[in-house]
Amino acid sequence: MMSDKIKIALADDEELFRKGIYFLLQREQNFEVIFEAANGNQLIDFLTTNSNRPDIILMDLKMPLLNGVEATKLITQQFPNIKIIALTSYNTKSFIANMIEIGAASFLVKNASPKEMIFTINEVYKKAFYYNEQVIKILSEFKFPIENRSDFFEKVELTSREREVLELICQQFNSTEIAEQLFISPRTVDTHRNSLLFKTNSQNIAGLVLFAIQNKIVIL
Amino acid sequence: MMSDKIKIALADDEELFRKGIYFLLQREQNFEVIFEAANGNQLIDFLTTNSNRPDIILMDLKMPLLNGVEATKLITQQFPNIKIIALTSYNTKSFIANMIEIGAASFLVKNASPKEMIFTINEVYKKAFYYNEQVIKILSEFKFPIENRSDFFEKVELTSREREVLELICQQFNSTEIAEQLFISPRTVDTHRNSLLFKTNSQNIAGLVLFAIQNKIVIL
DNA sequence: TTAATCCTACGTAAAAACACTTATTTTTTA
DNA sequence: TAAAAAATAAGTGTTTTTACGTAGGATTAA
Repeated sequence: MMSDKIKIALADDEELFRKGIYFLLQREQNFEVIFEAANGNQLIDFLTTNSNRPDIILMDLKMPLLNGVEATKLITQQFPNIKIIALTSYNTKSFIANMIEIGAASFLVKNASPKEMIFTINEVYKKAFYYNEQVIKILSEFKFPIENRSDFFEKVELTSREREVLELICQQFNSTEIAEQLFISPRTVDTHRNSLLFKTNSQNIAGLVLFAIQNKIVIL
Repeated sequence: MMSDKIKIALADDEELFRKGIYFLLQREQNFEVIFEAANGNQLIDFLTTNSNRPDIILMDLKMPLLNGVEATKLITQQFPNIKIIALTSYNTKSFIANMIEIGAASFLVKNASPKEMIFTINEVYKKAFYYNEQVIKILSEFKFPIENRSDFFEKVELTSREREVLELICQQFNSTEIAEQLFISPRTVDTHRNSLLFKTNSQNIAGLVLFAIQNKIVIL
């Protein structure tokens, strides 16, 4: 006879965090942690080579080699029965949009309480998914709940003009100054900036600068 | 008769992480966790109002309100007997230089093993400090261990409030959102942002983001 | 040729950023 | 302990950004 415990896998690159969660989960009678992974690759390897599969995966989004977003995409496709709860430090709109799109069953910020984590796991096991109030609130703020996301991690293709404008934005020029340098109208610069905001899923120029640095469009 | 256990305080804003560490430490016979703080202020409050003081503090560097660096500065001045072990996600040179300069007794990356954590705590309790091989290796790479930091960037002293605002700006929050999180008026947030612009010699928030990244106030 | 993409540009309105000033509280220091 | 300095907080006014829509011309590919 098989165990009727909820089988859980953990994926997080921080061993201290992982072990900590492990002991928190271990205290619950109906939970059984069957695997720990330090990155997405380890997790995928386990799932493909092992017949004892988890019901639920607690997945950190930031991991080396294969991050949580990519791993979630793969797993939801190949193992649709496994439910994934995403773990992040920050509850940003773009993250949430992303994770829901690629099929995460729920969402936990790392400063959630252990009680909340355990509740979420039980809810996700019982139902198809569980979103807490905070997430629902953020979701309700979307104008276009599904369409309005472009992946934070996914490659974003910029046109050459957009790239030029982005570089100048990172040099702290405003629209008028950029327009002078590129010999175009400030309105056109605005248009390009707006495209950049949309494409990179940024809220403002702070987001554009971060994107530019992360994508090595500007080098520090 | 007093306990001869090692008294430990935890400071980390992520409750899940904190609780996890708590259970890891609790399994050790000679450890006793006497306090948990979600930010530096809570920790300082505890130390100043309570006579039962920890021997060792496990301190996350990234915390809201009062971060680990600032808290460490205060505590090493006011309570020189308390030894601080800094926790970070990344082992960068400037962090290590910083933490040693302000008096951290040791250093743990969050993907250390529980075994390593426990070993470090015991070492720090027995001796004045403990630096693992990784940290020593990084230290040995300094040409001028103390002086060689931040020669390129002029030293800009930010207040803790300014630092908080800057961190939130880098997370793409606007003044209203930042105000809500810090429980102050949006106008006050504007004031802090203006101080930041002046102090960092920036033209706009693009410049602030660049400054924050270059000075490791935010980490990519 | 039609479709698609890109660059260009404008209008309106709202939101946010930014500049400047003032006031209160806290900390330093003389 | 009083004065000075620094930090924090907040109001007023101007400029810039941002949202959203529209649209013509150039280039390229199906």
